[in-house]
Amino acid sequence: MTELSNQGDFVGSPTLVQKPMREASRRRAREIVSAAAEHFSEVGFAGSTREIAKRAGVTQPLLYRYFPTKDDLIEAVYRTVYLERWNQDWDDALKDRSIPTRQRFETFYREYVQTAFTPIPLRLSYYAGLRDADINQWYNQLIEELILKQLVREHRVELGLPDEAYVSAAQLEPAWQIHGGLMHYGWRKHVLNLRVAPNVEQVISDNLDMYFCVADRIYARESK
Amino acid sequence: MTELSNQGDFVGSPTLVQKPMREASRRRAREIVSAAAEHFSEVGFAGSTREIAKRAGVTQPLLYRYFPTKDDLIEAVYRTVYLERWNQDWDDALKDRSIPTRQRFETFYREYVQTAFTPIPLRLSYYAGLRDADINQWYNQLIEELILKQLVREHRVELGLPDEAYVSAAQLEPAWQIHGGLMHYGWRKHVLNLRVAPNVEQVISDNLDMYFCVADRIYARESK
DNA sequence: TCGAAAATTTATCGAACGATAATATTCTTC
DNA sequence: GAAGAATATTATCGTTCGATAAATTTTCGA
Repeated sequence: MTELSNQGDFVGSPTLVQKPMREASRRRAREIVSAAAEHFSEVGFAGSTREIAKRAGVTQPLLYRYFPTKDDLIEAVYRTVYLERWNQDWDDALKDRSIPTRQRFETFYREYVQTAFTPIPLRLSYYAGLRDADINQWYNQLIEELILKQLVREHRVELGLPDEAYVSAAQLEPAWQIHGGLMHYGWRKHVLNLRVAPNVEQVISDNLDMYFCVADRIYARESK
Repeated sequence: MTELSNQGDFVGSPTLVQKPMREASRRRAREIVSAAAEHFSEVGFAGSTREIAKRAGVTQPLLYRYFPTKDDLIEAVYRTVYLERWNQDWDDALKDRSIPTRQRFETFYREYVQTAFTPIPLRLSYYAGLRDADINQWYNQLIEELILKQLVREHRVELGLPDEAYVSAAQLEPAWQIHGGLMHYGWRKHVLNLRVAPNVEQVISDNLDMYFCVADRIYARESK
């Protein structure tokens, strides 16, 4: 019997654990996911389970005790890379109206680019988007809700405009341009290895300058 | 004898053709490259030669008569997708000082996004960047030279600043933000299938607004 | 400390892949 | 219209891949 298919689950969120799994196992599972993330980030999700096992210092069939299929391993990589990178403190920080919107988002992005726009998560994001639009669609909707719509809403309030939750796709676009521009900065720096402007913080600052320069005109475009 | 390895070359730029190749062969070669581009754009360059042959309506071993190895086929895809997409007219149009810089680049980008930021070339660009940084590095340096540095130089002249060829990485960054933001718009629209602002031309216009809003301050930063 | 359970390894299977050789078909030219 | 070159197909090889079964080693509670 090889009915161990539920054991892959303990890597992610705390689902029900049938047998009291050993601590060493949890550690090994994390090592495998880490090795997989590293390898997948280099060659894509077509990367071989043998290479992952080699990097994790185990044999290839052992992977299948922790993850029933390769897709399950990929899903575990998704989880660790996507979910665990979001700092819960950011939620509150972006809502703290004692600090000007501009400064709030500048501080946020300085931390965010150092977390999400580093080589491994960045390359994985692009590979994931190309491979499976669904998961990335879900993730980007999260970015929209947590960061970009927040930026629009907070800035509108600061300008004395009515405080409403709805943000249209057109109104959101300039914020996406800022975010997309920064992501593309990471793309050029960490994926293409191009020479980029050396000072990331300056780039963030200039990007936000660009945004706040045209934002009010965008808000006025649709009164809804 | 299977020493036909030089025959793959006739697909690309006009290298010396040893035997007077038949027209039907050229057409078939293009069909294969087209099928390859389509398939690679969907699943990446790990896509199988058998699927490509199927799409081109030929048998798989025939591909190896036209392209000695799979890498040669990939290279042919690179060439058709990257090189053939640049419209020579754009070179002149971007230098035409009888038209304001702003309008010049707005017109250009309206055409450019319809050519380069469509699903197949866009997805291939991302796959190519992830797979082989070198070719993409070369291509992006072309974009820098032909579009972005041109934008900076022309705008500087229009502002009455000295007409010099050199543009530092830091001075180029805002232009990259515009370009990267638009590319990310295509990424969200054509790869992730996200709901984006419906009016591309409005996005282009807003992006250029953002650029021209902060550009002069960037130019003043380094007098060189 | 002993024995069962858990963890890990060795060996291997079938499928898919890039590539090659041998054979068959089509086209061109005299 | 026949000969030869060019084009295309059938059959197949060796490798790599995800996955499974069986045997072995390690771990830990009674």
